Amino acid sequence: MLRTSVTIKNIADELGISASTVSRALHDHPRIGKKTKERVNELAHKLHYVRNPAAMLLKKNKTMNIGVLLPFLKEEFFSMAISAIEDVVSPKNYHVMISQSRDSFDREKKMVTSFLATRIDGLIASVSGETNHYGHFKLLEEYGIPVVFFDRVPRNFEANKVTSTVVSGVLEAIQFLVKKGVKRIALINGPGNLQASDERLNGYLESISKFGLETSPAYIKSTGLTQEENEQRMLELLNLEVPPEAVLTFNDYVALHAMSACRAKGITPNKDILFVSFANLPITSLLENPPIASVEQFAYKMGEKAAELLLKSIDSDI
Amino acid sequence: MLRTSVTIKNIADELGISASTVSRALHDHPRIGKKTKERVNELAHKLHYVRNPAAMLLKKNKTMNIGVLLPFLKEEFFSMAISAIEDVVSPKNYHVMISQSRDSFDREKKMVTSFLATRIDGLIASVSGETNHYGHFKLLEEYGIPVVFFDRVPRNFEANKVTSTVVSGVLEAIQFLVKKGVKRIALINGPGNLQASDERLNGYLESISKFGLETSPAYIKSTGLTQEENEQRMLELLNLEVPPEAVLTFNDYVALHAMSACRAKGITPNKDILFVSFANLPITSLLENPPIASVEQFAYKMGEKAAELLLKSIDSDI
DNA sequence: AATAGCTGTGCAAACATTTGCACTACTTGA
DNA sequence: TCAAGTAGTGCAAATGTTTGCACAGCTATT
Repeated sequence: MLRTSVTIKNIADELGISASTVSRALHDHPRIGKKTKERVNELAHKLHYVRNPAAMLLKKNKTMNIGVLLPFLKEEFFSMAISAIEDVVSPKNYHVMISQSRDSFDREKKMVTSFLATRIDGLIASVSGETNHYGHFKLLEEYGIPVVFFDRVPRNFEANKVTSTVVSGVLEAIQFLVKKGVKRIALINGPGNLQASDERLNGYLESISKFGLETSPAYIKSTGLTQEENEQRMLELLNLEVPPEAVLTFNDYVALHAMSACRAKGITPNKDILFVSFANLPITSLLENPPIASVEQFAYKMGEKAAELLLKSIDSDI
Repeated sequence: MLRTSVTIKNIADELGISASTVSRALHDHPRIGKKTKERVNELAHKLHYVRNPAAMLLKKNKTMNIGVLLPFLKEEFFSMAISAIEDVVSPKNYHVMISQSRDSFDREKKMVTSFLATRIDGLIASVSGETNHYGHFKLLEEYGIPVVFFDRVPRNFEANKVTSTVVSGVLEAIQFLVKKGVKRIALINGPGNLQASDERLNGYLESISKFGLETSPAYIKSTGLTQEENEQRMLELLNLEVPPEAVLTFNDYVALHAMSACRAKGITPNKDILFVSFANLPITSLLENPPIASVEQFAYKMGEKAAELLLKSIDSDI
């Protein structure tokens, strides 16, 4: 038998009072008598009353939904961040709506439009590897929907951003390599549109000069983050006349693919050539020869911070 | 400057016609003149009109949101399934709301309640490793919200279910091992509440008798799917007087953890002891010695099928 | 010329909730 | 006894959209 949902009016009728009194009682309005409140709350609970989100949205323009837009769910970094966002947001009765851009600019734009259509209260986004302009995000903000970027944040775009402090992490990681006697370190960086790529490059260049290492333009690669391209870049490094002794990669996925490319050439990664990478995915620790060092990116912490920032923006918007 | 959202009335006023005509024009109602329809559609497009979901929910009781509830986002099997669900559902203008049970029954129940509060139009669920009764799902169906279970489907509960045809897969995988001369095969199975565990056990037992292999109760383990427990079960197998030559694991994650446990004991997985597992995660192929065989679970296909089934249920519900 | 049928449009109610305003029935102070 | 204040409640409007009903104006049939 189909149970039809309980409305405020049902409660009001049953109790012989008006709908407005019930509404006020449920909101703990000071002008409602204690006894009335008790009767209302008791019956509401008994009937499993849940307030209809549509009516509320209509009145208050709040959906209690927040959107999360990121490249790939399957990357552990992002799924950890989502867990953090859920944990921050659900105690406040917000719900999380997730979409993947799959690193495509067109898809990202489509997803933002679709978020606009469902009227989310705010968005947490990590932009795609292709994204170079931000009109779609701007549109959201014009509609009063706050946006917080995290991890992959755009350059040249004024907005709330949460990033990790990569530069000092890179310095530390490279110092670690230097202590091991490594001299020639290459970089397989991410695409140029990401601030994260800038940070990694800055950290790399700073370290090179600080420790007096040698480098060359051929040691600095940039990948679009697909498996093919990641492997290709690594092969290019291996085919150099003087290949590097260690490689700093944009993240653990790039490292995994690069290591795969090494193995295909009969080179044992992290023995014949050392890898240092970002993100520290739990899963890489299951490898036989895991990357020799990893710059923590604190996925959970970053997600947490982004969510808190967003909630604050939402509240201040009222 | 804050852009306020465009309503049907705005369009009506601008065009000097009534709101009902605009509404009907947007729905391609046969009684509306062709010229009017054109004028309305043109202006609506120009003003970026999007219909207010709240008002629609109020009238039609549809949110155009479907919920997805699963144990862990970070498991690639599930994130692939989500991609499939997105792909099926978004062309029909549905949105996906994802929640993780994190393999906790309490959390699962909480998430279902919360889905009920936001009024999703349907739910796709893969139950937690702890779930033994299904009152919360039943509640949804009482409210007319259809539920489709996939992969980890409950036993003893009448419902729409999408599972993989595991049994024949197991037979094939074990035949592969038998051809390699393996005689002693153990099973690290999932928790007893999952139908998937039954299927794997059935496949295992059938194979054993079909190929005339030896087994013993000590060769059949069951894990709660945490990393600790997975490793523990493997250690128990390794400590047997006559340890198995191969292990069939519940899924690739169990395999990874079990392999980790082997390495800690100085045993090289997939050389000294063979692994066969389910799910075929792309990431396992990046291992140095990947599992020797894997029973495909077609995450994408299953997600697709579940989504199609759900959409059908939603439509038939009207 | 009257009737019927069609096309194109508008009115108003309904959906569930919130909230400003108003009202009643008290109590209190003068 | 009356004015003023207060506690407790109800009325009705408003939110954006959909839809049954009604109606005007036209054409075609008798």
